[in-house]
Amino acid sequence: MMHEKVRVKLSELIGLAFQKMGVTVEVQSTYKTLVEPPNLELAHLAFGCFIVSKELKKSPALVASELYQSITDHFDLTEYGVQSVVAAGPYINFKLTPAFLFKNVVSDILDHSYFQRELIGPDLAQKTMIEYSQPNTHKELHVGHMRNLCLGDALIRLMRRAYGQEKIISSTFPGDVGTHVAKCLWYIKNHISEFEFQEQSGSDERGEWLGKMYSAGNLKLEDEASNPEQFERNKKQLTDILKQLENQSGEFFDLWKETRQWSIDLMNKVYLWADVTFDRWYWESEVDAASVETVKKYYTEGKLQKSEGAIGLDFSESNLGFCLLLKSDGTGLYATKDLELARRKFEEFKIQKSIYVVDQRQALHFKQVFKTLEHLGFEQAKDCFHLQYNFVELPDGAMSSRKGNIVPLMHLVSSMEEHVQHEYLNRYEKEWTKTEMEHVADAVAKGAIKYGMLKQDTNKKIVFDMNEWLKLDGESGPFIQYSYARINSLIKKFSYDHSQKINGELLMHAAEIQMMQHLMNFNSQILTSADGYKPASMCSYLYDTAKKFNVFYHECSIGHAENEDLKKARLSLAYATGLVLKEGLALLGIPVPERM
RNA sequence: GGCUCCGUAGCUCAGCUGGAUAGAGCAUCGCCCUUCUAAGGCGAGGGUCGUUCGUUCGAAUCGAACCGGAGUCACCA
Repeated sequence: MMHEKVRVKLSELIGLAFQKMGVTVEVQSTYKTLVEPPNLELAHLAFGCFIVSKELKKSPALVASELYQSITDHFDLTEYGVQSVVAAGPYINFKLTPAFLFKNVVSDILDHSYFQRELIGPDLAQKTMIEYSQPNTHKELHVGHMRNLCLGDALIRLMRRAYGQEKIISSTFPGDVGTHVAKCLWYIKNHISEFEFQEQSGSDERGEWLGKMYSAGNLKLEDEASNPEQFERNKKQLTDILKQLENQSGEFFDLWKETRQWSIDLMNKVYLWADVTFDRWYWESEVDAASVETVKKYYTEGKLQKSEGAIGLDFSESNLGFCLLLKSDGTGLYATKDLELARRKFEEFKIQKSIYVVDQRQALHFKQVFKTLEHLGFEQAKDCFHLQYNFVELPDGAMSSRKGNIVPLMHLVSSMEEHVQHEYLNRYEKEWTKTEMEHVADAVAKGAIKYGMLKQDTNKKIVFDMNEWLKLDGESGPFIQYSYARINSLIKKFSYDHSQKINGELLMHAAEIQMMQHLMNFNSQILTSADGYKPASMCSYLYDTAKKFNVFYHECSIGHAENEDLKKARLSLAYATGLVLKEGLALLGIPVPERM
């Protein structure tokens, strides 16, 4: 959809100019072909004549020069906001008047109408569910989980803005059953005293403690596995625990209920911190039993195959191997649950599209599940998409219980906040209240973590190096937040007046033009990021915005502007930039501090 | 071996629905705080875009093959 006024106006001009030449060109294709030149000395927007040249069977440069003639012969350029037009090889280079840019970009940002423009027609937007954050209860919650959380949340926000609030549904699928739970409970029962357990149950760190118990259990079981006698005994105990959980009775079921809640409390703490909410929580325990029944039903209907005593589907012809849905002992697997879950999502929410934000190791799993859905006749299968991302590693390699290098997430957050307070905010110690210090430290830590998790493309590894991330310079969330805070203090210092009339044509400095031209692209950027599932590209855009603002800030003094009108105009441009930064960061789930 | 992802500056990465001289950050070196917050700005050095072939008027971008790295390949999640 064509939402950018400047491009629409130029597209009209080009379309009419072609018409004078006896050539019909769709406005939409012109709109899409209007590109930004390598530098603003050349043009503000350029039209490349490649596509038309193909149709006309003329060289692009010839088409360009003819189009140039048509434009200059027949049209009053000022009516289209064009300051100058030049034919440069295959390109038509347009420079726009500052007044035109100001009116169609900055003014609309200032009155917020820019942020409300419809980007995609509601008829074109599909009802979509995005599932993200699948943490396990009874396990550690660490930085690794942040990548998924930040990615999913940013995607939700971007897509809601792009396609409409009501079209996008968020869901989560925590794993509250399975062997990891059994291992944790096993360890508590065998190696933790009743006294210590009671003590922990009153602690606000009990969620984290549970994670430690899982790790300890895992290590203990690994160690004891070398002894056949112990191995058999442990295996039997674990089976007993799982049986109790399945039958929903017994001491382990009671222990599970109690400790499960501890983990959920921790998840909620993290989600509250991250400002993440889910429309629907799907529990693994909720679909577990039902998924087995569903698969059995499909099997009796003859839709599934039996192989080596197990039930599933053979996709080896499409190089996807065998999708196992029922083990030979009659129990289900991960794919079994995901199949049932997908079915429920389709029915419960009537979604047309289903996105799974899950780590890239599950690529084959999801291909199999989607293929199975297709095989079972679910139309939505073709619009199921696995958004895969690469791991988060630490400088010394992967996170592991054995290495003991797992830092609980909320501990990490606290130490980042502390660092921000002591290293950066200490200069305001006398000026600010304690509450404001904490509030800003909270925002900056969020900016550092979330931006850091999002700025890199999903299929690249992220190395989380605490010391590097704390530097907060260069391309970082805090850099952008800092730019915002400076804008905000300019606004206060020079008492920006919302109702004043601005003379946009005064903004003719290269840095000012560049700023306006860049702000123009914000909405297009939202669409690009949402369509491509790429919060990272929004990150670069905002970083670019902040950098361009810094150039403007250094080159075009507001306080020392030559006259009052110019000062007002510059101030309004700064204000508009601040609004875009704030709005853009919000789409990534990152808050802005009013000062820092 | 099959499949998936990655390979761009010393390091970490943008750019990839083909188009104007390949861009950032970090690191290194040089300038700019009596001037709107130096968490900043300006400048310098640094690249056979893994290799080869192909498609095209035009390839970092598309296709094929190969090389190098990571992940994954039925009773774990």
